[in-house]
Amino acid sequence: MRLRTRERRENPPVYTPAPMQYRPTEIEPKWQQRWAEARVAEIDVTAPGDKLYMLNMFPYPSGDLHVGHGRNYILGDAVYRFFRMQGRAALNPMGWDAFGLPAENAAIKRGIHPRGWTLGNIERMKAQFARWGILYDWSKEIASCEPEYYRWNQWLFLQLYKRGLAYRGTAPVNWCPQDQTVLANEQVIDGRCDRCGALVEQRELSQWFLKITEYADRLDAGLDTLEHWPEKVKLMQRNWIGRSLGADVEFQVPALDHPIRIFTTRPDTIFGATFMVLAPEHPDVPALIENADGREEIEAWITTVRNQSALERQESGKEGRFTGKTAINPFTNEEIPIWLGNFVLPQYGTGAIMSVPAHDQRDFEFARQYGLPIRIVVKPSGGQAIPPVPPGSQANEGQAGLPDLHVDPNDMTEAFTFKDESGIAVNSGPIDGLPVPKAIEKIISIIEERGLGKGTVRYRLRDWLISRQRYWGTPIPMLYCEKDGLVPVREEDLPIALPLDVPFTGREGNPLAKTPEFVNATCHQCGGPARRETDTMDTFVDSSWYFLRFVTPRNEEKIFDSDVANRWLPVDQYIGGIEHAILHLLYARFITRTLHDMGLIGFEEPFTRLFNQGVITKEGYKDPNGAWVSPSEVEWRDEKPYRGDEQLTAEVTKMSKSRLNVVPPDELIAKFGADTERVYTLFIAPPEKEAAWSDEGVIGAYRFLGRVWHMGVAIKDGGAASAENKAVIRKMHQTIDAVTTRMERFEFNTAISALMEFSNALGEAVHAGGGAELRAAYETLLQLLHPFAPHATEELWEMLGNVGFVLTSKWPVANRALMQEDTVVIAVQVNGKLRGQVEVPAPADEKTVMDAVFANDKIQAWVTGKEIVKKIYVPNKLVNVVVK
RNA sequence: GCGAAAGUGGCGGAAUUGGCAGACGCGCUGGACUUAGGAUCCAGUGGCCCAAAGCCGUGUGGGUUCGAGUCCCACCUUUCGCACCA
Repeated sequence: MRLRTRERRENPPVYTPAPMQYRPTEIEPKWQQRWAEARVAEIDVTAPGDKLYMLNMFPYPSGDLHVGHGRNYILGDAVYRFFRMQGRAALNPMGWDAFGLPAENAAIKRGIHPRGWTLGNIERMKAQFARWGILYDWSKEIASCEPEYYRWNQWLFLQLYKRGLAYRGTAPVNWCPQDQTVLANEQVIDGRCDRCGALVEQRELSQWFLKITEYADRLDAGLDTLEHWPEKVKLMQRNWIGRSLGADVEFQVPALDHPIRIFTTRPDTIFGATFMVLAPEHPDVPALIENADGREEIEAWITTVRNQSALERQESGKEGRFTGKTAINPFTNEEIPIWLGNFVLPQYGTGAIMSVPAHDQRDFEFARQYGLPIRIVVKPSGGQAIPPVPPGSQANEGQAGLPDLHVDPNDMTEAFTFKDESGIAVNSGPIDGLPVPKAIEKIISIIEERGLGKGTVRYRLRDWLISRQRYWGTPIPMLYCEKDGLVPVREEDLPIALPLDVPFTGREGNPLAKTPEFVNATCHQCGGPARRETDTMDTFVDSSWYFLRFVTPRNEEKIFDSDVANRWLPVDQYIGGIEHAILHLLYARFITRTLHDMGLIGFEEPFTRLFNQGVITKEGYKDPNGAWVSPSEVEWRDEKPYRGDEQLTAEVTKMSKSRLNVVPPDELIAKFGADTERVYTLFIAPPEKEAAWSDEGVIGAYRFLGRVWHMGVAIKDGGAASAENKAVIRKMHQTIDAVTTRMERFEFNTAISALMEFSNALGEAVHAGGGAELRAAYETLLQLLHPFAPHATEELWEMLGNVGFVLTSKWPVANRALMQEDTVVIAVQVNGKLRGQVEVPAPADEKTVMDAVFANDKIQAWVTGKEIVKKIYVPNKLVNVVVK
């Protein structure tokens, strides 16, 4: 901390420019080459050591990387280098999530084979990683599009099929008309395809699913064990799984020979259930409307609703039709009408609900719209007015503010949805007077006693649809035999190779289906003709277990070696974008559990620590038509962007090619070097936060490295040793401590600022004539700086005559005793206002401090003649005197 | 609508448990070195004030406390996630 009153320097030291200039572009390639030749990041997974598995989410090889992508990898590399210097046996592999739609689209558009396109991109990205100075263990590289990898995808599928966890089912699925494929629920955002943005249609199709719902409870419960995951991600997963406690209850239906089962989370309100609503898709609907009035109109309406996309269905508001039939409320024994409603979802619960309009907003709206009865069965416990009753109505004029429950429910403007102790059951027979949670408990036990149903847990999560009608993916290893039906491929027949010679004609379906050599097969059971499954797997299958493959990437016998996997996994530190909070991370947790249940691994959670870096944003420019404009065309007039006479709008958004706001790293590296980009990227903002790229801000990082460089030259040529500079040594230990803690906490921005402070202090000492005695402090600075600026620190390290890489040296350890200041500055307040400071020798006990405070003239002046009420002492910080 | 996070100089952002607000950097201002320029060096930089002293300052309004950016209540704003899940 710094004193408010700054010391004025009589003669500010004049900085003599160093004779050597900092030229990063001349040294960086040299070091990159040396690291590659020495294979510094290659690790023997069988060698003993304090293991640490670091992993950046493997990227889709889309081609060129910009500085926004760089943040993710630079961050990981800094952490990796830090852990290595601390002596950890750190594994830091990299691979490619190489299957996927863009490759296929490139093939259709530009006539390049997806494989060639993909491999070319991989080469470009690898070269970019090298130019950033990033160290990966390339001996463990994997690409999911290679048969050596995807055969294990197929093997995994067969194991899941064997266990009933992979199945073919017909269900209403999300169909993207643009990409001509089905999508998982997780890939539909606001009713649109998350890849191309086209409106998703509902289609009834036969598809392959993985039974993730069977693991819903374990995936939910497991979140509690993930102490080192961001709360936000855990919450998103929890909401996605959507665990709800409630009850299934059967309502007798006189018109049918069986009851209808509903699911409710509020069984306590069953006395207020005045009607029932079924999804139009409910299986009992045809029987119920068979002889209903206006049956044809109802059927036409059902057809309309079923053909609507989820979005259209919601936007059309609440609509329903009366079936003409009734059900019996098992508690009131009343006959209640059975309606069909577009707001009831067929996929959730039983596709049927009991409607309690007084206590559920959706039911309330529906009841209002169709004039259905509303009955209040919950009242507020505290006697407070019920907000939904309009002011001035009789309900608000009850005694002591207690609502009059006999008021006409038609006065209500919305439902009362009290869910906790603030709600009390009324008009509800055996549960009258109980607060809601107790009422739920009791009514469930009554429901179970009377055989009406049972308490149940329901999940929002639905099975994972993995088949895709696209070419560039893992073929699903199944056969359709004319005689034996669905036959799984034998394990010894794997891999089912993706044929490379297929027609890419455009949008007319999957090229695989048009490749007879692939489709036509022989059934290994009967020897007869069979047709091969032409659907390929969702690429999220590839990425749901790749982290296990990295430890034994060339194993040809097994998906991975269990012993090695059990030693290295779970991944200690996983790094990637928040966009995978649900999809990838949920699937990986699911597949890890299935592998655990197969006895292949001894853990259930794949990633111990998770870190989500924020995106990099930059200003982009839009013309009046909303098209993005290249920054090179933008002219500024009156601080407003123009292109010619057209005024443009500036918008700060995520860096992306389509928005024309990317900063290519190569230009930046050519000008300032990779170390500057690395330092700036990590200094710009806390790494989990969104950060705005500033071309001007980069200079600060460059100047900092330049100063460190020049200081190194000065120290190398420095004079004879003089007395130790105690202040510098103290600052050094404080910096070691600060940087170490901040690295562990991923607070890179403040770690770098601590290094800048140290460098500034060291710089002053050097220019004040210090020399050799500052060398130790300077070398420590190089070590601490190494994770951020590896090239410059290596060069300087060598320039000072040190042997070996900085990387092979040990991370410094702070000497706490030397961190202490000689004197402690105590702030003195009178009545909470700062009135001065006193300096006392460290360590300062209370008496010494108090004596010094009251010996101080200035403080005396504030206190004299006043009655001292209280003296507050905060060790090593301040004294506050309270006077009257 | 429900859920979560966050509001600090011109800007990005600092500030263990409440204890000297604005570290570090950008920008800006002045100076140095330069034929010149700067992505070089030095100094200054929250506001009011010529300056000092002093006063005011962490979205708004209250509260707790000797003391609040930090804790409590209400409100406003922004961002993100979910979105008829019964």
